[in-house]
Amino acid sequence: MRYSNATNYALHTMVHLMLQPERSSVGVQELAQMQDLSPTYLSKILTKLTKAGLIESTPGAKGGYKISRTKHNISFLDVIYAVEGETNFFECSIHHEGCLIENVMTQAEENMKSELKSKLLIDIAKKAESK
Amino acid sequence: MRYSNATNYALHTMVHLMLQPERSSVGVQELAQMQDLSPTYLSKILTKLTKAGLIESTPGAKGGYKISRTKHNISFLDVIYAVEGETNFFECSIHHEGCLIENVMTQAEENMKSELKSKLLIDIAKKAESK
DNA sequence: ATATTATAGATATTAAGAGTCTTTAATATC
DNA sequence: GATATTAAAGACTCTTAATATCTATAATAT
Ligand code: SF4
Ligand code: SF4
Repeated sequence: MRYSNATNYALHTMVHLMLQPERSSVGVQELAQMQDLSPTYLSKILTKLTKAGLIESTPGAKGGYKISRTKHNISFLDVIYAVEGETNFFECSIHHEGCLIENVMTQAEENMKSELKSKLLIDIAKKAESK
Repeated sequence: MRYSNATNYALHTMVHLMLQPERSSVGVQELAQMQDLSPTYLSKILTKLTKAGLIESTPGAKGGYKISRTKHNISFLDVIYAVEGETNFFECSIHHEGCLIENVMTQAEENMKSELKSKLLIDIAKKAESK
């Protein structure tokens, strides 16, 4: 079980956007070059982030992407959910009432996700900047 | 990101084997039928569990599988590792020194895995039995 | 009007998971 | 020893999801 590369790209992009001066947009060209990616592929990922309301996009000349003005305190989990969807790690098609196996798996997953929810991009970005 | 079906099958099989009387083997035929699976496919999963030392197999008539006599206190994590390998959820090919993104992802993963390590099959099996 | 940039859709490629079939080796029973 | 039973291993197919590219369209600044 592995997170997709798309999640990796999304996290890097978000941290980078966090470090931009207020109100300035960055184009997909630059974001892709930074990570050695094809712009069209990264574009698909950025569209997901946009639809999730984590970033804003402006088309046209001098356009690009910037962190959403309305959505503050973006967590790692927000980014992952935007890219991968909110599916559970463990899913059983049967769902017996009070299933003990599911209970364990779900609890473990919660432990992971609560950690990812508590970590904010802005904190990571600031730490990275101060290095 | 989802755990494979194989992990699901393995967990069910292990719980079932936990509930068998001491020293009695169960054949793949029965284990597969129980879960509505093809025996040959389940067989591949069981071989992984055997190689990981979680169960023991005996070929031939009256053979089959039983919980390992040497490996006690088998955890959920043991089963998952046996089936899926011990790969990390998040892997970056670059590995910058002291990477902050990796730090967060790894910590979250640890939180999940420590939970899975603390949950033992025997406890789940006994609870399920007493229902 | 023109250049720039995001969005969307179609399509191709790759990798992994899921599953089957067949052969071989080991064991118990008679 | 012969036969039936069962696990292990290898080759193979099928399906799905991730990865990626290409093209056309829509929106925006200059
Ligand atoms: S016991 Fe739980 S995991 Fe297993 S089939 Fe029932 S609901 Fe699904
Ligand atoms: S910052 Fe971390 S995750 Fe990103 S490329 Fe460097 S090591 Fe990899």
